[in-house]
Amino acid sequence: MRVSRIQAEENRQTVIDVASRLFREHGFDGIGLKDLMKGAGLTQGAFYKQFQSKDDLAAQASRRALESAFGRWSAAADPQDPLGAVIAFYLSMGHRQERMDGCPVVALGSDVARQSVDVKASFEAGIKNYLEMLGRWIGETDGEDSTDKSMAILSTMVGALVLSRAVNNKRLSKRFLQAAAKSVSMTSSASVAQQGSLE
Amino acid sequence: MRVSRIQAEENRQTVIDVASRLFREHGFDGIGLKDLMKGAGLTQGAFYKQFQSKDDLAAQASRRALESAFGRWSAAADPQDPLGAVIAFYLSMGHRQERMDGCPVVALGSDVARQSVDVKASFEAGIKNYLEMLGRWIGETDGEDSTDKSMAILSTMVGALVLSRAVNNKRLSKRFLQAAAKSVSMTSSASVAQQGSLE
DNA sequence: ATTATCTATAGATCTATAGATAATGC
DNA sequence: ATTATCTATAGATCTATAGATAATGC
Repeated sequence: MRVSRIQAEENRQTVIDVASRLFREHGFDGIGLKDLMKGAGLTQGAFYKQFQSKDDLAAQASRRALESAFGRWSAAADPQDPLGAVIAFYLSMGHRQERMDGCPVVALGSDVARQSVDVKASFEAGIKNYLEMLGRWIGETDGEDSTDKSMAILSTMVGALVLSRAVNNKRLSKRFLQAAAKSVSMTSSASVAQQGSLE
Repeated sequence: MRVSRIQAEENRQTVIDVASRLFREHGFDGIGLKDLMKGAGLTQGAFYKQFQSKDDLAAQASRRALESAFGRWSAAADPQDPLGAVIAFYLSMGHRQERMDGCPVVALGSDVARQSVDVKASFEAGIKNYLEMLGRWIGETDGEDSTDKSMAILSTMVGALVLSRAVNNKRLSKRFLQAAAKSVSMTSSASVAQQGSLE
């Protein structure tokens, strides 16, 4: 029944991967250790040789989820119009539907407020990465308050998706995403728009 | 042990009130019927004469929470500058800290995606009220896309608070709220600002 | 007679631990 | 000899139900 160290480490990583998806799907309180381990092809008994507690896994799975989300942003970012490309997939009905692989801030944001310092630290690190990336895409025009803009844009994107998932009406869901896309485009090019209106 | 119909109805309302606050504090899955009923001064056994299921209570408590939040918006809205007044209390560190009495979309938004149609219906109705109110405050200038603006503003406000609660760093929390306030002000007066830049 | 609430309990599930097992690593 | 995983279990908690109780409402 024992397994090599390498295999054991691989199992650990699998558990974290699986948890990062299942927590997003069911919430931190919505799934138990038994099902988390089963998702990785293991039994519950193996859990505490790999993790200190459920909260410990929550913190590591959160970190993994945010890293994965960051990777998707990087992959989607078209060099020509990176922000536009990210908006196109983030503020889409497809993203609204795929909770398990979608943005962890949307899927777990409300819950994180109730979680441990460690879980919040995972989210904080991931959120800072989002902001840095956004800042690189929009910041070059005016410099000074590009962080403020990045924060506002991220807020709008996260909020729109949360709201979009909180209502039954699909049309309303879609409108939230479209309205946010429009607003984010305007915010990101605010100084350009003002220059434009001076012509 | 029996109680008059009037008292029973009063108890029912108390349970809904208490649940609307305790769900916001602990999440739908984070608190059990025993503690919810204890909060209303009753025992668990009385629950199923008043509600069909925990989900039934969740839907009613959600409705109540959103009504209460709407009331706070109305109360805060200064006739001179209603949006400014609401922004001032909504995007504040005070609101960030008071999960139990704060906006239910922020406190439960991520969880709602996983809840029943009934819970979502409660949220949808409340969200529509928010939008209507915002539309009245900002819509008169350009009319046409005032709903889009309201949606973008609500998204930014909700997202900023979710993000603000998801990080440990208080300074970062505050910056999210401030950046959102700035952005919302600009969005709400977008046409005015463009006119201004033409002078 | 009806019924709102109580105590008690069923049956499931939760986190965490204990001890057995069988393969690894020295 | 060590240890990663397994089965089994402790003890708590969860939702929901059953039956008793005592006051209301007719």
